[in-house]
Amino acid sequence: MDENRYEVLKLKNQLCFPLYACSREVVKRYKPFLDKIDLTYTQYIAMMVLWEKKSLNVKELGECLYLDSGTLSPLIKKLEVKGLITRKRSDKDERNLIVEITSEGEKLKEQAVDIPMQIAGCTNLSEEEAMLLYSLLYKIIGRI
Amino acid sequence: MDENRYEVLKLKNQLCFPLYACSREVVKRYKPFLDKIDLTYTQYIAMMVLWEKKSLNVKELGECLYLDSGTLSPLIKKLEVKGLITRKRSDKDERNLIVEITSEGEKLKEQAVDIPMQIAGCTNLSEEEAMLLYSLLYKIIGRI
DNA sequence: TGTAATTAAATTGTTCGCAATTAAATTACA
DNA sequence: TGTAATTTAATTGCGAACAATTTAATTACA
Repeated sequence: MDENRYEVLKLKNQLCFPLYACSREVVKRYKPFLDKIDLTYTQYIAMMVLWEKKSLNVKELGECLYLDSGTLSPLIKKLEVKGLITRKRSDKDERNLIVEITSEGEKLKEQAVDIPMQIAGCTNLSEEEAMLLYSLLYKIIGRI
Repeated sequence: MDENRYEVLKLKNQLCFPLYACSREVVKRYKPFLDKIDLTYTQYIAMMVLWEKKSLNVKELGECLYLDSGTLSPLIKKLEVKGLITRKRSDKDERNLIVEITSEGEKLKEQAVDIPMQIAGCTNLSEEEAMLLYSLLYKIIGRI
């Protein structure tokens, strides 16, 4: 009677699964708001970094977002096509591609500023629970 | 001086971002283990449901995983090619595709049973913290 | 100095993830 | 009963994610 061996393989006993499911569900919640400013979620978080930092290279952006050039290279090109950023090689080290926000990109910030508040109601967590969740997530990320 | 308006747009003030980043990082942790049994993470959680339920249709599988047929249809075909499941239309209602585990699929369970324990050390959370995280995540998922 | 090692970004190829549409089967109900 | 509405999967198209490889530039160091 050691069928209990398999209990660990049940979805309900997994921690990773709700993490994966929850992440996708919350990102989906952003969609109607992001559609209005013609950004995907990944483009949005990339713009968040650029709204704050104005200019950085692909590697630095990747460190902020935990994404590599395989994901970022095509994404950055799409942001350039939209006119939100510029791409140019560094003079000091031509291996580096400098991504810089444009005035058009800066303007988008104004349209995006209300999104966090509109999204806030999407979770039914209290302020304390949200802060707790935040710190637990960063505790895991920090170790990885 | 209301530059504080933009504080909400900083990555560090987002709850969704660490959720998104953490999910991807943890899934990445599964990769070396899942490579050994030739499954992707999504295929793995689909197999988890099948190890438990033996047989269900696409809709039911989708409800378990919060995924739709757009994601599942091609994934199920790949599992069939691997010989882990069979696909057949229901006699009662031909709209339903019944996905059923094969003996080959059952055998894989034996190889997978150690993965959860091997992964367990991937987070540096205590048992209490893990349970807390689990319940916070399901609280969000439940509402959505 | 010249070659080897390293670094940064881009590219390639595969698998999601999902919105929107399509096709086929079933159900509702006028 | 016959048509409309609904339901279920599959398909289409696009944008991530990511491993692995490639290309080009820079750095290390023999």
